[in-house]
Amino acid sequence: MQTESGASPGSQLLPVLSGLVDLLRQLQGPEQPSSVALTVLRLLAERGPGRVTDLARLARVSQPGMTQLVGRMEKAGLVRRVADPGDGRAVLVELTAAGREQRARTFAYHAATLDTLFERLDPRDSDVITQALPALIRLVDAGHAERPGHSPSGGEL
Amino acid sequence: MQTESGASPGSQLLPVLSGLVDLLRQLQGPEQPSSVALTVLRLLAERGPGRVTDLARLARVSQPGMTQLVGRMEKAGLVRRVADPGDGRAVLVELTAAGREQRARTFAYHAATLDTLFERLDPRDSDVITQALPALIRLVDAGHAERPGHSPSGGEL
DNA sequence: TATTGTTATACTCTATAACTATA
DNA sequence: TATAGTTATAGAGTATAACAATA
Repeated sequence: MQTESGASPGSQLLPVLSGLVDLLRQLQGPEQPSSVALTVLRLLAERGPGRVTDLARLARVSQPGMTQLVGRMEKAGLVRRVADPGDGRAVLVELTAAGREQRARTFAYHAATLDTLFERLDPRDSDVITQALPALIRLVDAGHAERPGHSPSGGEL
Repeated sequence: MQTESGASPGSQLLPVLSGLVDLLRQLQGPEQPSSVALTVLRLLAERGPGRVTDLARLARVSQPGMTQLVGRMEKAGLVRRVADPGDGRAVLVELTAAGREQRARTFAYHAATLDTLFERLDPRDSDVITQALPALIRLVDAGHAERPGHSPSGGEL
């Protein structure tokens, strides 16, 4: 794998990102939640209960698609729906204990897999990557800022 | 978005990766090839013609799944099947001109999207990320090395 | 009227099992 | 026998359109 050094930052980062995505594709683990389901588990764990509409927007799927996914996750015991006290139209989706546990197990499994890769790396490479993480986080946040009506550190979910 | 500084490298990188994956999910572009199809385009562009079996392994899908995907891509005019001169059982999949062009367009679109994010970033952050790319590439290669029977810089595809 | 959510329906994608052909 | 690929079939996942209920 190689990148051209004279190219734009985006075109240099892209193949690396593609490689990392492929890498994550193999990190399925025992329970195999889908990519979007994993995102929902993460959003609910990080931000607390949220509306179907907000989850759909943040996970970049349609509203009916999110309704259906929440239905499957509810059936699997990972989330529950509760009425929104302030808005009779809305539903709040929240993690169950089982959902929180599955999220923790999957996170731990993926992190452990990545750790085995880091062990094979020159410690200087590990350091360079670790030092770049805050900048990468800000890059991701810059992507969030692109979406109108969404504040990066979130209040609406 | 935030990570704990005392945690393992893997558990620090993981949420960042998740964010980047979410970011890529939005980068669909006009032609919307699926994630696996995009991987196949990339593999064929980077490595040249390859067998169905090898593509299936590298893209982490089943062999019949890859047969079906190649069939759809062939129908769309993106790839063609040619007989493997050295092995009567095998088929070599190769990009058509149209496939190469779509791959280039998608790559350019994604890279441009990432570039707009970099423009919003502090130049120091951009530099730190750029400097970490070679280390990240080696991390991805470490993931490839995990697969028995596959040499990172590839000869069999 | 606009918004939240669901239901109905169809399509894409992918997997497992069974099969054919070649090594 | 083992390997490369395909076909058959079924299931998961997701989208668009149409609908119901509340703001």
